Amino acid sequence: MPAKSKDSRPGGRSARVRAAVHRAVVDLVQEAGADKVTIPAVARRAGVNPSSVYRRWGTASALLADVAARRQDEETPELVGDLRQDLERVAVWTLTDLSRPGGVAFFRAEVAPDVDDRKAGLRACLERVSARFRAPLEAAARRGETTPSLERVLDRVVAPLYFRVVFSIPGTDESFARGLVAELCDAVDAGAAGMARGQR
Amino acid sequence: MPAKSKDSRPGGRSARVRAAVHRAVVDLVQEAGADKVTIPAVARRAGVNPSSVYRRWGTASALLADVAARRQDEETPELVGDLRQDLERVAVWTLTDLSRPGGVAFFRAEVAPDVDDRKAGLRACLERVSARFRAPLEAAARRGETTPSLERVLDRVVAPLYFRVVFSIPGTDESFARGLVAELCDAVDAGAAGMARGQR
DNA sequence: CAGTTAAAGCGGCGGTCTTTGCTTTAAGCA
DNA sequence: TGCTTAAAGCAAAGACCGCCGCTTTAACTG
Repeated sequence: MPAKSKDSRPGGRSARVRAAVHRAVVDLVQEAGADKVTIPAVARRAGVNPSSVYRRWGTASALLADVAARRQDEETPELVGDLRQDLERVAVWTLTDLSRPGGVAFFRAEVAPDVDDRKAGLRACLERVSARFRAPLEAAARRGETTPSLERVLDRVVAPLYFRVVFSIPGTDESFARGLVAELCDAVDAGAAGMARGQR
Repeated sequence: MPAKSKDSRPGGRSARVRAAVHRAVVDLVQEAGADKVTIPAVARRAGVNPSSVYRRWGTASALLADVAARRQDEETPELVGDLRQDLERVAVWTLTDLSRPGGVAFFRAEVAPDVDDRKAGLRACLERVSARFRAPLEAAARRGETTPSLERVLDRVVAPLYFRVVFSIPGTDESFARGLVAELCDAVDAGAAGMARGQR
């Protein structure tokens, strides 16, 4: 008896179909935009029968969300051990991921309000972004450093990045992302220094 | 001959139909979400023939955009003459507008990438938001005060508000909006004071 | 008040998406 | 190597959307 309890038959054909469909989705998104990603179109492109896609994913939004989820779990920048550097890396990585063709489309697809609970996609998307930033923050906290809260990072770094990419505001590049992190860290350092002076 | 050159017959029935359609769109958006706003659905709800809506607006996106545009032009907070207070008012107003049922849906609809130029909706949406904040900034600049740039306001105030509302992060209320403005203004004041000290 | 004519209403056509029951294929396992 | 069965393929039926030609209504004008 196999150890796996679910995904009872993931090997061979199923895996092949899943891969083909995922590749087709990525291609279609960055060729025609997320709103053109319809199940028949994906199926045609993947050389797969539409009903197979319907049975497995149900809706186009769910499919997009699935692809987006796998996409972000693939590569992650490793941490150096310096809070500012690590935050910069994650910020730049976030921006890069968001900027590549179709990146915003995936974001929008996950945010689309027709999946299940109408909040599940949002939660998942936010959680994935948060996790990236939580790692360096917690590492620094374990080292005893003063760190900004996660919410603060979201407000000061992530939100501006997303906002600017969505509205395609010019000048939103890596150095800008690093600047956001630097500003935040400087504010924290100044605050910590002020506290230290005040308590002395 | 009437003075109006276009909108050659806006009175009576046309106006009535337009009002009914707009109301139906608002209702549908906050009941079923923007993706359920289809022209037949709107027409049914408004008690209007679908072809009338097709002829007038063409696509569901255009209709959404039209409604969103009118919606924001209705009421605007008047300015007091104090930069911080004015920014706070606009920020709170922005948050309120975004938070009411369907507010985010309209945002998402305008951002959707299937209208015309694929950027027109974005431009319009950003421009409307920017205009709100530009007014108090320019007024303050005319008074000779030191003001943050519009981009800075977008990064530090607008982006967090949108981000938090989209992801429905708890604790995003009026006092939070005011706090964002206060932080930004404090930073500007501190910077100005520092400059003044440094140049003395 | 009567004529003009935008604009709304109506019916139907074509196309795409979605669903569903049934058949076929090929992993996983003894 | 065969058996079992999950999953893919297939095809037909249904639903809905978007569009278009024609008819009807009712604002504007003189």
